[in-house]
Amino acid sequence: MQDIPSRFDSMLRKLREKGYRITPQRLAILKILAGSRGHPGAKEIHALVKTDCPTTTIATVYKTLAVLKSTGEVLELEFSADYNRYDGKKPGPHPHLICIKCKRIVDPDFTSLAEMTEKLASQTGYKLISHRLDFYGICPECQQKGQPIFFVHRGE
Amino acid sequence: MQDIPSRFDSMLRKLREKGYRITPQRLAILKILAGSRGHPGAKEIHALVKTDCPTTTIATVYKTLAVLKSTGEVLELEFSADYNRYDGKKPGPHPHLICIKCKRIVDPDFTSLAEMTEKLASQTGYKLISHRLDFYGICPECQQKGQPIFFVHRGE
DNA sequence: CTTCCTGCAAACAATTTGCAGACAG
DNA sequence: CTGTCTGCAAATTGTTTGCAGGAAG
Repeated sequence: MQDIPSRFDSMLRKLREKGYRITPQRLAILKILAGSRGHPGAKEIHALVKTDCPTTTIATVYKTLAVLKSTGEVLELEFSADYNRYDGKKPGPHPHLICIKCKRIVDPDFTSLAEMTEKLASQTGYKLISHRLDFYGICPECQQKGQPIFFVHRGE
Repeated sequence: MQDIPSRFDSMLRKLREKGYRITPQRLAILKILAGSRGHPGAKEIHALVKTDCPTTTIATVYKTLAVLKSTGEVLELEFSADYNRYDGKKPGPHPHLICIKCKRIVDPDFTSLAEMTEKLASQTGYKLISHRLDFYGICPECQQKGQPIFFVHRGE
């Protein structure tokens, strides 16, 4: 895992590369994301960013997060029940250990799944209850045809 | 994996056990969930249920899904971007293979994670891009104290 | 200068909720 | 009969969007 300054620099470099403009708001958001050890939600990021750049609005936070997601510089953890959480330090996919009571999210370190669950429990002291393991990819049909064979509708 | 009639019966039995009332709406919803091979969303379930029990509303679908979640008879896959998907056939946690284009969700079968990804790709023909692996449990602090040490706020 | 970005407020959509009447047991 | 469930409509909430003015390059 990169340290804070290098994560910040990577993100900044990526934005420049892609031709995005560097604004005070974006710098403040990058700083928070590069430095956050937890997995903050948009509102939490917004609150932290405002101490640095008080004019920043939550809309700008979301817009910047969208940019960073598209460049692969932030990992979004989707939760429909609560709110989404973001990881700017380790933007690649990796396992998470989520407490269903306090909602804290930590990154455990280990290697393979079979041993995983047991090691996790003993190493972290969590009482494991469930897990979620999703693979994302392009199905064979969608690789062939240009268009998805199955649409997900939003709206009636 | 249980077959359709036995899944239906398990769910029904569980509802009776817990003292929930058996209504035509609930029967129709159970029937759909026990028979669905895909991973339908609430709206899709609602549409299917209405052919059986036309008065059923989406609110009732959600309420019944909440009951079934609480009894562990349905698995909810959370997606904040699209909508949640439900699995009544295999309510325990298990891996999913999700096409990011057409949004279809299928259940791959395999054993351990290291081999997993490779096997998955070759066996299913998917082009794997990312994955999500989350463990859910109670953190040590929350096991000790009665109250969560860290709250997730809804609302300002 | 031109184009992209911000802030604001309104829009959106999935899900939840309150309540009065209906019905399972 | 009684307490739970349904249907309806309104509320909730995280996230997104349109737009006019502002600033990066």
